[in-house]
Amino acid sequence: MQGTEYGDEELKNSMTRELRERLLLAEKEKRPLRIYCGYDPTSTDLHLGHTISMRKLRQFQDLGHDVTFLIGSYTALVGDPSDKNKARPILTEEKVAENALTYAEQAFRVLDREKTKIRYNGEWLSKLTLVDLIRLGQNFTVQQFLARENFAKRLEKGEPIYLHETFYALMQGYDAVAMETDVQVGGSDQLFNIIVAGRKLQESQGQKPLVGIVTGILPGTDGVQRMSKSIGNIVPINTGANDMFGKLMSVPDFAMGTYMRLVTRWSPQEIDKIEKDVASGAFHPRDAKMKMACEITSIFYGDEEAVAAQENFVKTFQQKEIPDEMPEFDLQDGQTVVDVILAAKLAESKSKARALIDQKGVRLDGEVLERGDAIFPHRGVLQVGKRRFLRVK
RNA sequence: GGGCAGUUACCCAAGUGGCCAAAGGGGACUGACUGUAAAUCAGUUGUCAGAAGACUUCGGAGGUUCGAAUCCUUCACUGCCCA
Repeated sequence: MQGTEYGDEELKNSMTRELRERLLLAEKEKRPLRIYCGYDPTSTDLHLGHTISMRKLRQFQDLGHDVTFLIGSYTALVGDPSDKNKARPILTEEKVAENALTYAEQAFRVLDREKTKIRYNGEWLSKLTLVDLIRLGQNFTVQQFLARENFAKRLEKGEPIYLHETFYALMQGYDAVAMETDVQVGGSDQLFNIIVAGRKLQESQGQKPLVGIVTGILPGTDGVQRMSKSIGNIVPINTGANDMFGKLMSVPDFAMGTYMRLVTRWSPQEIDKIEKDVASGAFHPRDAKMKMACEITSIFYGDEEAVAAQENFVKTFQQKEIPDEMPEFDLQDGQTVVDVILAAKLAESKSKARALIDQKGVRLDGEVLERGDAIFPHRGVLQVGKRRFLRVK
């Protein structure tokens, strides 16, 4: 139950109790618990936020339970309205299938490849008939949906709430039924889908209602809003150790506690100690954040790469040296500074590239370049802004 | 199905015939400061052009006008009220 976030003590207590009972029951029946968490393939990148529930799954897995990584191939067609003030754009089936492929592969950075079942909820959702859907719908009232904060807000603001969005909870609930789930893991934004929809539908089908493990929500690199691709504040898993380390360092100090609790392997005691030392001034917050960034990076890339990433970071940003690794670019004859910036995708238009130059944001081997229309002076390391480097050859 | 209101740049939002590439806020980006940050301060934020300037943009299409984000017609979408 560590790192969970029910927002309600009673719910947490009852879930803790039910989990205990369920474990005993499984032991008596000599079977592992069936655990799952669903992930909608809405983009190609899994990010740190996804890994919280994945690591919970991993814990169960290591204890010998039966873990399913469920890819929401069908639910993604609807789009989860949870914690959204707008309806999601509907993805095409092709796009969903494409994203689903990359998901599974990335998931194994956390999950045990040998012990994980990968399933797609299209497997059963595609077979439901209209009558089936009607029967599922009979378990819920419109009021239950309207009571949800995100729908209530939209209603109040006069924004559309589409009927199909209400299907999402039914579909996810039916996943639990189809897999005869014992335990479902998900973020606290999934509370309704898990605790209300899943349990209720299971009961209506004569199954024992699942135990929900509800985890906290990780804020993105801005430290405030939930990590989400559409907000653009994600730390992707498949990003490389250096980039992951750098992105983690850009997380504001006030979010460190949440990050440490949700994504490091540290115990609550260790985390408390770090926080106490930082508060008392014994531990520099920058160094605490580096330690955190190193820890998280090593979860995905191993200690060696994480340490290298840290060294690289210190060199680049603390000592303002040039990083060892950077993209390369072959200089063509006659290219101007603006041409190079544009061709290397360091700016999206010539106007933007010029603005960067005007703002003294472009350097070549440490020298500020003043003229964007001039022929690129010579080979060297081009720096755009603080973070972006390009080796021009 | 009927009535009313609305659709403006990444988002929110002002603008209701020329002074509009379009106020303000948020976000993003750059610089200074720093701990890499955050906060703060300054700047940039349609495209092209060195610049003067030119071009494209205000849901879509068409029209009126010397001139339209602004007026008219029509289509699409959204909300509210009524059925």
